Amino acid sequence: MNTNVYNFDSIKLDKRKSLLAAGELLYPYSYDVLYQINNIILEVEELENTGKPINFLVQIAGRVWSKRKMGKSLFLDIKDDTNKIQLYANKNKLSEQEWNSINLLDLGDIIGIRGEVFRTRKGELSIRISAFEILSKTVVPIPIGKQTGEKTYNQLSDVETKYRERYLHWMLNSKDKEKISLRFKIISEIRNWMISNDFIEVTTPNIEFVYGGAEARPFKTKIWALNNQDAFLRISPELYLKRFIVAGFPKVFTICQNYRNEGIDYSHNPEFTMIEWYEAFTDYNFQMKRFENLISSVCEKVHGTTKITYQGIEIDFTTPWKRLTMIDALKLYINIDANNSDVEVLKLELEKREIEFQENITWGVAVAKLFEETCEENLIQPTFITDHPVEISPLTKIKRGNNRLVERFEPFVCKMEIGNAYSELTDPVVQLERFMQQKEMQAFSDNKRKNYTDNPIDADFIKAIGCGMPPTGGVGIGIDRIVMLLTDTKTIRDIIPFPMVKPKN
RNA sequence: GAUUCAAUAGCUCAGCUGGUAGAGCAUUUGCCUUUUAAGCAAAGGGUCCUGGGUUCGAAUCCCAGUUGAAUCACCA
Repeated sequence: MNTNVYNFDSIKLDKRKSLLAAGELLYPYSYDVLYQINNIILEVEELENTGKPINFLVQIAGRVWSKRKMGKSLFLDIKDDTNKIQLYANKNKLSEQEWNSINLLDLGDIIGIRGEVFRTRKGELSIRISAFEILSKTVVPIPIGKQTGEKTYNQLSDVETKYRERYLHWMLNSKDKEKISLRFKIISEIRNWMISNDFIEVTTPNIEFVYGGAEARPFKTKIWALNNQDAFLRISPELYLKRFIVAGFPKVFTICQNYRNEGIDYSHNPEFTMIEWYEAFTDYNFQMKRFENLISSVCEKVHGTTKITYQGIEIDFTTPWKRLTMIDALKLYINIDANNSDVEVLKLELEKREIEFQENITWGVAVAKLFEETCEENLIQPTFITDHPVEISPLTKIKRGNNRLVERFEPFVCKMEIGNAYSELTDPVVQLERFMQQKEMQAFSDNKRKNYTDNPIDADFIKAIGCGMPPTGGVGIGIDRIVMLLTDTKTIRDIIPFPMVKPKN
């Protein structure tokens, strides 16, 4: 057996063999864990505070974190998911087999032990082993660091391992392990909040024949059972969630992966997590309140306060958040009155700032470009940017009183766009027109985008809203970015459990 | 996709203008008499990322590739 690719270590394999030969199970079926290390520490504290003896019996399990042999004594540190504690083994107190086995332990091995709590002469809280069992023998070397005073040796710090071998990284780096737990806690809190507000959780297909609801390059696949018909991974759940609304589910949400075949960087991963919800009979003004309430309440649940620090900047999620129309943002940050400027004036402003654009650019696209390039960087505290140009928002109702704009908002925090929401377009005839315009624009768009698959209009979706869709407010949130903010994390890869890495070889 | 930087022992790293491949930790063996000492001694361990080139001689210089990181581009 060539075990090179698996990193099996021949010495450890030999140890495994001798332990099995000695009758150790090495990979048993279960173990009764009666204490967590933290509980032992708490109990000792309590007993010592009341002046009582601390010699109680415990049974715990964990990984060997350090091993120090001294003649007929052996000291081990083991670590469970709560803490670390020292174990003391003495040759005379154990059977020969137990003593031999314990000497064959490697750092990283998982053991279960029974014994009495005591303090050594130096005062270190320890457990005197009276029985032990190997629960898993490692055959791969675990790079557990060693500390001598200030110095730490041997600590795994290779970034590649960090992302490729997450099990090792989390095992050895409790801060990042904590971060990932927090991610899932945040998602649970979001889900709880939705459910407590009477939304029902639904799912939409991961594999679709027509993709839509966003503009992005999709992942393509083929369906074997249907004559290898082309299919795509979902880029957005929007068009399916709206079918629920049409059908008479007034409050629906989904927490799902979206897949976009685009660049990978500190804030983008090809698959990412979103929550998207739709609520019948509401508009975007109502949804702004939902949004800020959700985020500030989740923040309070996980941090106990609505104020956080992100990369050294204090962020205040306390409601209500600032609201600023895109037009007002341009006025505020670069003093341009876009409302009273025609596209030629805006082109000059773009040129002045060396922002590239296409000759046939429209007023709305110019407004959006100017905003992106000049205003986003100013949006540090939670701010709703509202009322986008209609050209860039094909699924949104026209702004009441201004038919160049739509009723849409994007919340920004720390220059990051963390969501997107609309008064959803519910007129099927207008929706069809917008889709057609969108297709035309795509045909014109730059060749960088050329390799987008030519995607047909989702006719069934048009039919669905043709069957009558109530006025609806809809919101999408990039959960990964929320998690980045709430865990003070700079790159998305740190808070995605298994971020995309190029395969080896 | 572009640019810059990086890859050396299981892990973390050093290795100068090209001249026998190094350290600490981990590992193995020995020592260690019994609530510590995160000890002590010795040993084993290398395709210096891969492939070419220059050279008497390459971990080191050059070219190409692989993988990673940062920045940028793309991601309405």
